[in-house]
Amino acid sequence: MPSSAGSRSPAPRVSVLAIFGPTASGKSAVAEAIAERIPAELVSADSMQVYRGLPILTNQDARARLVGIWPLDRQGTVGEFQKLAHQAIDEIVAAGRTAVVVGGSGLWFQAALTDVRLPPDVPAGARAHWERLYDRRGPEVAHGLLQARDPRAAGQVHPNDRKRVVRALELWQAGATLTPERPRLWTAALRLPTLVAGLAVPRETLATRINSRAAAMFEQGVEAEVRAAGNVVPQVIGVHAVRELPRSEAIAELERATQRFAAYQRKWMRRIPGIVMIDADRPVGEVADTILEIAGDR
RNA sequence: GGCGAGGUAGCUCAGUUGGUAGAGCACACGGCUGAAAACCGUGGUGUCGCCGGUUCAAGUCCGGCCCUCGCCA
Repeated sequence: MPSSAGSRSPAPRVSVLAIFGPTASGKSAVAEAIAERIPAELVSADSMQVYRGLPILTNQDARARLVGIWPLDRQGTVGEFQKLAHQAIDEIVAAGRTAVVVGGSGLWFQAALTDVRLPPDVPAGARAHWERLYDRRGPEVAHGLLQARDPRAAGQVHPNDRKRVVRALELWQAGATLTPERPRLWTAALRLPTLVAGLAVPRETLATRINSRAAAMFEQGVEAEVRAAGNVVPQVIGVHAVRELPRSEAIAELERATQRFAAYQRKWMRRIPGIVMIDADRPVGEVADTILEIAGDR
């Protein structure tokens, strides 16, 4: 999309432009358009694009930082990512440019923008120990144990939520807690002057785009990509479908799963504090201009 | 046209000796501070193909019709 000839792009007063939106809302394109207008660099806040090896399936934007930095057979964490994201953002800002953070994954997006303090490391093997306990003695016993150790955490985690019961127990053992009194995920202060923009696209438009994107992935060769990926550790949407199902069924499944994910992202988007919703159902250049206008006023 | 199988939730199907319909997935809403495209909780959304019969009571039994699939003509 060509930018309108006379569009002014006032220098944003904020250091960070953060853009959140569901899959196929045009996040990357808008971010690129912003980078064409002002001195800026892109930082991805996406829990799947960090991995190398599935660029088509995860829709990677190779021009953003923190994309494709980890091998697929490694299990990365938000904590690791948070450090890298803060580093990247600080570097960009120190160089006099605007950091454009693009997400993605709600938790990762928040981690990149705020100082929400993620819990400390836990000893190796702790998780396996508590998982064994959970599996052998059952959810009620494990949760009861947590109730005795860390009642506040127990009060917020359902016994059936194996991941969180185990997580809470391993954190208790490490002298920490799953549920600190503050700062909370949704109230943690932003690290830097930031404009958080949410891209709003009508449901139907999004659905249409997602479906055509799914079909396009096959033309671009997702099947070969997934085959070459081997045993994938992160649970990327569509890996199973592409690998196991005949093409037409795989496309249908991929569409369904991506629609579901987009709804999930939309839910996250609504709860991000201070987010400014932008109508993104128009040419990317205009969307970029709008975001810059608002940023210039801050 | 004949024979066989089948028509129950958006989809795939379960439904005992007749007792007012249920499971997975999907969907909706919600939770979630180091797996987050993950994980967890709550919710059944229905002319049981149609019409009639038997019965206190029919998704279930009987008759007719319609539709789908397969085999044979």
